[in-house]
Amino acid sequence: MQDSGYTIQDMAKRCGMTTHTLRYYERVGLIQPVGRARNGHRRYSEADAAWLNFLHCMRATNMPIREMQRYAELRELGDSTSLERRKILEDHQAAIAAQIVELQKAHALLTHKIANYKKIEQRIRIGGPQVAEPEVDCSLAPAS
Amino acid sequence: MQDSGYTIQDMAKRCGMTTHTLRYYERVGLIQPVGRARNGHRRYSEADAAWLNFLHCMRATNMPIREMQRYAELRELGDSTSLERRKILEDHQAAIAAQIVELQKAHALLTHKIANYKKIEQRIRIGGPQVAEPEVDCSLAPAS
DNA sequence: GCTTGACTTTGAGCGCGCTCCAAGTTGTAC
DNA sequence: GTACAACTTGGAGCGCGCTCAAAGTCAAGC
Repeated sequence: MQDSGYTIQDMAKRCGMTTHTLRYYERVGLIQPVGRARNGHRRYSEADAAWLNFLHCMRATNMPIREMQRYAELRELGDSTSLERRKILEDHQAAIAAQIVELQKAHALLTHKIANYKKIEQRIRIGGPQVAEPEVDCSLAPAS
Repeated sequence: MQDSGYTIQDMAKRCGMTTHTLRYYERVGLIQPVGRARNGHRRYSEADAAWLNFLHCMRATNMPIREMQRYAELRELGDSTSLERRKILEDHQAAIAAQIVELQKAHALLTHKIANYKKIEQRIRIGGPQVAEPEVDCSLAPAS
């Protein structure tokens, strides 16, 4: 038996998910029913691989499953849904941009705090005066 | 009655959390028992505000509650835990850097896909040939 | 024939981080 | 006095996104 295509294991490895997740995605309609070998086992195509990679990329950047479902649904409906699909992607891109900004703020804050810890450790080492530094104020925009 | 300090509502607004979350954080030891007014209501200090802002900043960048608990615990133990606390922050900073990389990759991918949608829409508008573009491969590093 | 292993299905379970509910207390305004 | 609003508590509930368990099928190797 070969019935060309990737096995579920292959696919899991190839797009960084578990087999559980692959079946789950199929169950909830994120991917159309996958082709089967004669023994009933799933066989993923290259097109499946590309789509799953895309899904993985969206999930990894915190797109909710619901939104991915909506996108997948529109995709099934063909080109006429282009505008709406584009809007979803544009919104998500904006969300990503906002996340990047927050992460960068936190990154900068941590650089500051880590430097402060180094100072404290230095003072301990030379037995100098130990003055606690107050928590740095870190106001971020409302979380996404 | 005044019993100086921020009320739980004030504090919630000030650091972008709900009152539920503030009580929850206290319950799980992320913040030491907060001072009380004579009627038993919480009154938050400036120091509480700074610490809560820091916690919010860490949560907003996906630090797990468990790790925040560990950090809070060490903080209670004083300067001798400086090294370990610094390690936590450094690790989290690295995690943030990794997240930024993933987000940037996804952002770039979306720019590409959005441009492609615009092309499709153009073709539809002029009634030209409609050729579906395959899903772009988007291999990201293993998710954080 | 029997074992092994990779798959199949349905449906339940779980960890996280809140979020909410019910019942009670306190202080202020009318 | 009585309504109202803002708080208190303990504990239950929930949405998300998986994750796993149980029981079964199928093909290959010994």
